[in-house]
Amino acid sequence: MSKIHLADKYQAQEAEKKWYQLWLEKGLFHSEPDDRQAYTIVIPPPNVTGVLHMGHMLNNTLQDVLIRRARMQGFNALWVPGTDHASIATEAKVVGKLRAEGIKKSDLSREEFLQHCWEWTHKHGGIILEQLKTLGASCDWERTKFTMDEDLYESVIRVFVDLYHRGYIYRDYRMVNWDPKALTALSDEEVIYKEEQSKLYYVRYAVEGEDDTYVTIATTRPETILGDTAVCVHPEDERFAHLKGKNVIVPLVNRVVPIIEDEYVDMEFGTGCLKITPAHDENDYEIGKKHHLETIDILNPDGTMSEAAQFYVGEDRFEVRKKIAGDLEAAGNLVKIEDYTNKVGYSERTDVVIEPRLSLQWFMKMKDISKEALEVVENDTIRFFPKKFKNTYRHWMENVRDWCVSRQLWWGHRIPAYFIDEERYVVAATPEEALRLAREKFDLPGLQAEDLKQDEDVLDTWFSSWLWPITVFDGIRYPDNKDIQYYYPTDVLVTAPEILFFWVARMIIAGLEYRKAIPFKDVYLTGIVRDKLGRKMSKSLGNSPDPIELMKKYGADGVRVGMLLTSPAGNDLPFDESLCEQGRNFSNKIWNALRLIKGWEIDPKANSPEYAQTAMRWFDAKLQKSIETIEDHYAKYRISDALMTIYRLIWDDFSSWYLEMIKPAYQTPIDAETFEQTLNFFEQLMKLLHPFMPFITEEVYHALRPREANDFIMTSAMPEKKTYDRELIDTFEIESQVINAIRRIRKEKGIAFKEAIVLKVKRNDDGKNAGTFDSLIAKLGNLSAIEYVNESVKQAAGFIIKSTEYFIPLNKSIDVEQELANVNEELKYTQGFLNSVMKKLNNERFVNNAPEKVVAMERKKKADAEAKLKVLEAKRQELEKMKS
RNA sequence: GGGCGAUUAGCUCAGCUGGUUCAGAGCACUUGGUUUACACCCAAGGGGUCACAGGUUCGAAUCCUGUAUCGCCCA
Repeated sequence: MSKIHLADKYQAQEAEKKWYQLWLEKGLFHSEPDDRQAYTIVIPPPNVTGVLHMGHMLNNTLQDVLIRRARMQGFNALWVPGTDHASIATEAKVVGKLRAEGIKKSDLSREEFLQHCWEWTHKHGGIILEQLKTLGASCDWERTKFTMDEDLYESVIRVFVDLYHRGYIYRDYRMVNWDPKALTALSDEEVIYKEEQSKLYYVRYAVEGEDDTYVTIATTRPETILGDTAVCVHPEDERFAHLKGKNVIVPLVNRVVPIIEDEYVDMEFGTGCLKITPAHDENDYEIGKKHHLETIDILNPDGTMSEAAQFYVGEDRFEVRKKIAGDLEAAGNLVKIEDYTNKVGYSERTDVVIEPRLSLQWFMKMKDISKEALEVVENDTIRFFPKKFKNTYRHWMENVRDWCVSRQLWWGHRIPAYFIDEERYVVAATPEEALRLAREKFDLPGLQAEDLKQDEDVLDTWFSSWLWPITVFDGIRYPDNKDIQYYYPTDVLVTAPEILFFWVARMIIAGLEYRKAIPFKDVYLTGIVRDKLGRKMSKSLGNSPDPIELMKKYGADGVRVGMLLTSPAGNDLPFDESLCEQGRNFSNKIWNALRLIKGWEIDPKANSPEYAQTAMRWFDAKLQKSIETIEDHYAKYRISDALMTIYRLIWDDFSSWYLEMIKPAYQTPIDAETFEQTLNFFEQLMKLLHPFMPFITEEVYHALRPREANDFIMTSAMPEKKTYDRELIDTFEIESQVINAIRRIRKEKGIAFKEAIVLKVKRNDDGKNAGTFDSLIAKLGNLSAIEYVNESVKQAAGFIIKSTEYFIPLNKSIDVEQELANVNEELKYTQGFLNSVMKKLNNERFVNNAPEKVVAMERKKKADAEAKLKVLEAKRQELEKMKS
């Protein structure tokens, strides 16, 4: 084999570009149904508005690791990529962009506006997916989907229509979180509560028909006084007993409203007297319903005061808050103002204060339909990693609330409800069908298409993503098609715990409802990527490194390793660039192992020396044991641990131990047998590592041997575990201590490695594998000889391992005092150890109750310690003699 | 206020069904190093009362109770 030139540092950039291109060209990411078993992952579709951030990096690296491993294990592996149309976020972006161009959304028709949205999507929608290619993501790009693709769109509409006709969808007034800027309702999850310094206004209301009698209420939102329809006290509150059944007069508007009683009131808070504004507070709305109060909506959708408020009409709610305090004071009704800290809800998208608002929305009944979705998680049909999220899931599913599925937006799946007027409407997949239905339902045979007006609103984005694992395979429209039959259920979903409810749970519900089968078997929940200060990485904080820059600096492989080194499932990942640096250094370590091996001359005729044979036997055992460990880690989704196992196997066992063991002397060739086996080992290591570091492993795979045109590591077979010699590993654990001790003594006594030394061994027992590693000890310790002796060696530095004594003869005299001190310390430690063992063995209850295995172990510890004590004691006496 | 979870080395975290070298890993740290693969490296080393207090057990980092601190979710 001809030697190839290898740069002395690994050049990640070039290799990564080259291999990704080749993989693509060869179609290695593509999957079609065949006889093999499928292994499927669908990507959590990133927003079309977004750019790649560290959260995507973590999430997608994990998916790539899992899919690459499955592929190498012989599964027909498919990773479906795609993007999400993200109604609110995208519409906000497009509106912002248009505004910058001087165009108002309200000046455009729906069609014109959607045209702009599509343009935006075509321009930005693919950015993240393109960036994922840099990371090495092995997605089947031929299957890329978008939640607004025609087939997915149609599926979403069909599901809505179906659910409606089965009675799951209804319209109702509901207090929603209203975003007055985006002019849309938000889900609770899209509201961010921030702690704020605000004010508590104490306002007095005159009691009707009595002079100088007032009740005082406390409120943070005095402008809502204009919508008050009652004042409420606790039924057991003595302070207000005399007011029962009376009315009060709301200031400014002079509305007469009743004093009602309800246990909801907290007697301790404020004045113990609560104003009730059913139109503008969730709890007040509930109380209002209970006590049949009038509901007066004093706000317009954009947050200005409505006609119903009578005062300040058309002015902004925050302006009014300032003004009304003054006006109340002028009227003599403002008692005092206190500083107060409370939590205020903000829109996640537009960052304006949320307004609780009554509005007519579409809802989906969740209670019945979610029962089975809870069961499949409870009985581990679907497994969560880590398990603790089962509790969170249960808590939510047991208290599930109806899902508000409508959004006052244009960009999205338009609600397929067709109205004749406010009251009369039909729900149908197409206008034609709607017309047919409407004629029938309302007995209007003359009804024309233009008499029907489709609902202006679109569906919540999650109402399309909850079908994602089905719609990417077109399983709603064609439930029996080959793809859905083959790839569904998918194997694992990798996502963030934050969306456990509004995405994961709903996908489970949809899967059970529309496929009669779970959408995925396992759910791996990642943590949040945080910076060193523990803050969530975000664009607004500017604390997130640019992933593309990171990959330039450390290589995609390096960054992948960096992401995974400290990211156990479900725990936050405190990100630090030094982790990527560690990843890059690891690449270089591998590269240099390759350079070493490729630098050797090969002697085809030579036989492998004894030390090399031992080394090969040992490393093979070590490799098999690691494979076993790695498989166990994968089975439990301990991805970091699997990586760390390979990392240490390559760095410590292969590079630091094995290669040093077999390394031929300077300028001498290596025998072909050892060389071949070493290539073998290296190749297997690369395969095990491939899911984590796809690029360098492919590069090394091709540098190791000449390959056929279609031979790639990414589609090669993952090594499977074989039986191995456990005892050999254990023996080396002990024998390697001898090498460590020799190195330590060299350092202590200032003996350079170049200087060969003699090791004398006084064996005090017959170890089973005694001597197996002698040739290796000699090589790695640079020993000119290992001699077995029966007597202690004078004038030598010594150490004891188990109960065997080792001596390194020195030409100068040894420090007897120092040696004695060392021996005494070891004696003390061993004696203490023996005592603790004896304490157990002398305890009858231990001997009787503990399992036989445990007791036997203690007996062995006892025997070992006693043997060692004997040796130490003899040595001590010897040293004592030398002293005198 | 309710729920969930965490607290182990300077940092980030493993530690599974209580029992081997159960107190571990990586990084960081200290000391030494031109042994021609690698200083993006090699070798050797130091470092923890497992948050605290009780309890169960022959035996507790591990199970139970309480306390403290922190985080997340919900109201």
